[in-house]
Amino acid sequence: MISTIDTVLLRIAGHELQVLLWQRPADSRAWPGAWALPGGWVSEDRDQSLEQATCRILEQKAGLKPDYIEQVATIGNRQRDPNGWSMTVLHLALIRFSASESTHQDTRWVAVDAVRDQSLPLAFDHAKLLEKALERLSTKARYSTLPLYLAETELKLPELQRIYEIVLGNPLHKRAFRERILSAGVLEDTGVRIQGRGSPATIYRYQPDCAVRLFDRMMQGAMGEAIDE
Amino acid sequence: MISTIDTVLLRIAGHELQVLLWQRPADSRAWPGAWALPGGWVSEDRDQSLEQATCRILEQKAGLKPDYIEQVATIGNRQRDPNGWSMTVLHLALIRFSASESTHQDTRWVAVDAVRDQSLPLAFDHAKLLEKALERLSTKARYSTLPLYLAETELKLPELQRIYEIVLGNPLHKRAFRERILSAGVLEDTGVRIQGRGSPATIYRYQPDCAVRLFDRMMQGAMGEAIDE
DNA sequence: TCAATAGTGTCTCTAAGACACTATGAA
DNA sequence: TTCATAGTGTCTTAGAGACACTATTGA
Repeated sequence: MISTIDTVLLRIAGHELQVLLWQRPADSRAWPGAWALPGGWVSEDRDQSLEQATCRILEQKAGLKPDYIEQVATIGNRQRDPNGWSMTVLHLALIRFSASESTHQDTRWVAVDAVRDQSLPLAFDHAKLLEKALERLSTKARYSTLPLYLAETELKLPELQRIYEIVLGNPLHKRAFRERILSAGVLEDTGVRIQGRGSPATIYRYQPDCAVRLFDRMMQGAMGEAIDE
Repeated sequence: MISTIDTVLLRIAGHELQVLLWQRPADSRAWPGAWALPGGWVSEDRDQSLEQATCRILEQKAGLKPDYIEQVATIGNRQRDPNGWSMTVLHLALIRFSASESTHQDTRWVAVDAVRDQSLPLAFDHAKLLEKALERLSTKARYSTLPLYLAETELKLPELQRIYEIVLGNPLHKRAFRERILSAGVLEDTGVRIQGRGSPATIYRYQPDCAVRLFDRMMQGAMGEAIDE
């Protein structure tokens, strides 16, 4: 059976988490004209590996190179595609706003909430796939520096905290947040201070190719909850 | 391209973590007679979903029904199979010793260490796949009740602690371990006390279909380490 | 008798959570 | 002047780690 790759590519725009969608051609057999996650088939000729295929497809569909890509799950069953058995390897990808403009006419950044409240229906089971990827992101945000890839490479700590809060969906304690992030050792003080309303804000920098760092405790939210997975 | 499913099925026997292996037929084109992870092709006719296919293949290859199954990753590239591009959905499965006897002649339980020190080479990239699944297990053992599925449904706490220690590869503090596990609320006191050498041991029970419970802190080991994933 | 065993008491340490506080400059 | 902002001080609390201790019984 033929396998595809689908990617949930996310960015932060303003105070909103957005997902990159791709519009299916008007003459598609299934879901013509519908919005969908950018995806495609693995090519035995052109692709060396799944990882490389994921990058190729994103480059092709949207002309974008994410700052972070991770496999979420592989979903395969008889129901998800009207044409019968189909299988897709789902990925979560993150990109910072300043690198996220796509020149492709058939792509669009859409607020994640617009898909969640079903004001924008997606093709196939892509709404479910989006949900899975978002759950992965918010789970990891509770114990890692993963959301850092949504931030610009030079940033103020309160900015990063806002990104975490958008991803987690709840406010965080400033004191604990600062402590955590700084102790992770991924942020370097640039020495620059910016005067806004309050005390001068410290500008930090991270390396775009830095590894995700894990904490030994979860942040906030309900703990010890039962999960299915 | 055709996709397969491979499963790392684990059990605890004595003080050893063991993996179920399956011997490839002597007339296979690739790796004849070699030991491999139990796996097989997804069947568009017989299978409804990947999950169901995973169970079918395990049932067929070994006649076993694991107490727990989880997807680990999907690996696909040009190198892993001498016949060219191939892709496999890797699973981690756990089974308690008392339910782990396989009647199939071409399967064998093998100490994980025997594969790790390369005294038993595996077919294809299966040694790497095993490593990936083991890493998932030991990571989750640090913050969840996952290893419980390796224990009998009625158990003493020191027994469970030994299982955790085998999985993690290092000793744990008795006090902290008891506190953690009991506070998770998955173990029910049967009321039975067994007299051994020391004080009477409390026998606890868990429901084999219970959900994995997560803790809000990691147990032991190096924290805040960089990871690639 | 002695060593292995199951279990408890209790102290320390770390990091999260909570809240108050200062300093600053834009509206 | 007022208020939004960046940042610090410090107290409390929960749970992990460390260690000592009891009680019991098989070898």
